[in-house]
Amino acid sequence: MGKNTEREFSSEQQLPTLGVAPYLKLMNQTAAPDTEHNAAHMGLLMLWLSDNILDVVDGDLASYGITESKLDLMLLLLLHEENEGITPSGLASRLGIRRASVTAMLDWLEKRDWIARRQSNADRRMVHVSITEKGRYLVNQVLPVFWATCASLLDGLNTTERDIFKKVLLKLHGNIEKRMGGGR
Amino acid sequence: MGKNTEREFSSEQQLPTLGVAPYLKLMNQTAAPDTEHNAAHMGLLMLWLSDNILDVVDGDLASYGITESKLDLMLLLLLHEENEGITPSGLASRLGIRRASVTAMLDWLEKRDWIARRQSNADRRMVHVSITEKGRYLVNQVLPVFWATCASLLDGLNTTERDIFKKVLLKLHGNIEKRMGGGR
DNA sequence: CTAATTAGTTAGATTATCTAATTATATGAA
DNA sequence: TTCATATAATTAGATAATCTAACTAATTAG
Repeated sequence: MGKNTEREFSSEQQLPTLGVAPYLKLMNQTAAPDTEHNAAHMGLLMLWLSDNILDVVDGDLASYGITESKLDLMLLLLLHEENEGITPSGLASRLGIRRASVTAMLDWLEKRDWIARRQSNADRRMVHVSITEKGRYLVNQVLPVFWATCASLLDGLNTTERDIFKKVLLKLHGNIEKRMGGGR
Repeated sequence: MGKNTEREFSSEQQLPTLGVAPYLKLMNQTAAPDTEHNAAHMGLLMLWLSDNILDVVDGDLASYGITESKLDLMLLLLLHEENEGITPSGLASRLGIRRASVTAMLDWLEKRDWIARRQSNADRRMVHVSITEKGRYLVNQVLPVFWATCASLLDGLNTTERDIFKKVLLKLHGNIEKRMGGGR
């Protein structure tokens, strides 16, 4: 599943760590003339940071045998519980993936008895999906860890930094959701 | 590979967009008492933003038939070119993945004639990996787009916001690299 | 000189995605 | 009313990115 944690290696010929500098040099040689280098530099760091954030979160969830995308789906079920009519189609369009992909995720989650399907009476082509007691139990185990992991991403920032960062973060998040035509 | 772009859907029963509010409510019910809610809120946004950033970047690279991880590997080859001795092991430990996974990536890249392997003379167990002319050409096509995409992640932030964000970003990036025991 | 170690690959698995085809049901138009 | 079309879900089959374990070949160390 996730990336490796252990060291399989020992004495090997490591590639030296270069840091960001050679990437910036390369950028000078290869960026289009109208690309703002400072922004591209920051964007590169954001991309690297994003990779690392997903690794950290998936690493922390791994011990519960669940991934971010599956937890995502379960949270959707939980948060829309009053809404009786959650269907694979609805989940697919919300998660931005195909119905066939949702079928696969639901198979996996159903096998573990974390979600349940039942056929709709109103329209017998449709399936209603819900979280089970066992699924709810799992989510309650996972969430405290999940929130702690989220909070830990900010470790090392002081209060002032957090305050100014929050404004920027809200803006960035809003912008990119607009760009992706999404939103949770 | 990537997520879908197209709409397979039409009239369906959409799940309404709830925004972050119900997640925060859930956090209030499920976070450990020592978890800082403001930090967890920001961390959640960072996680969502990270997902979106990777989607945007992979989307922009997709038209060149390459993914972020493969481009990463090619850039490593390019930046360490003077270093004659780049091996699959070295790449694996640098990329934080297993040697077997690197073998698979190299097979894929070699099939397209973007990288080349040759056996080491000094130690005939070892293989030296290099980028080919064709690979270099591809990278030169891709990079201007890549930098533009990176820069575009900052769209909508004004100069002041960029300046303050840069400080925080450098710190966050440094912290998480320390945490993952990595560094490029 | 043999045993252990190392580098790389192969074989086989899982997860997450996709597209295309299939099945069952529902709807709309002649 | 029936038949063509549309929709929901699943199935079948593919690709990508990862993993572990086993294997082969080469090197090194006791």
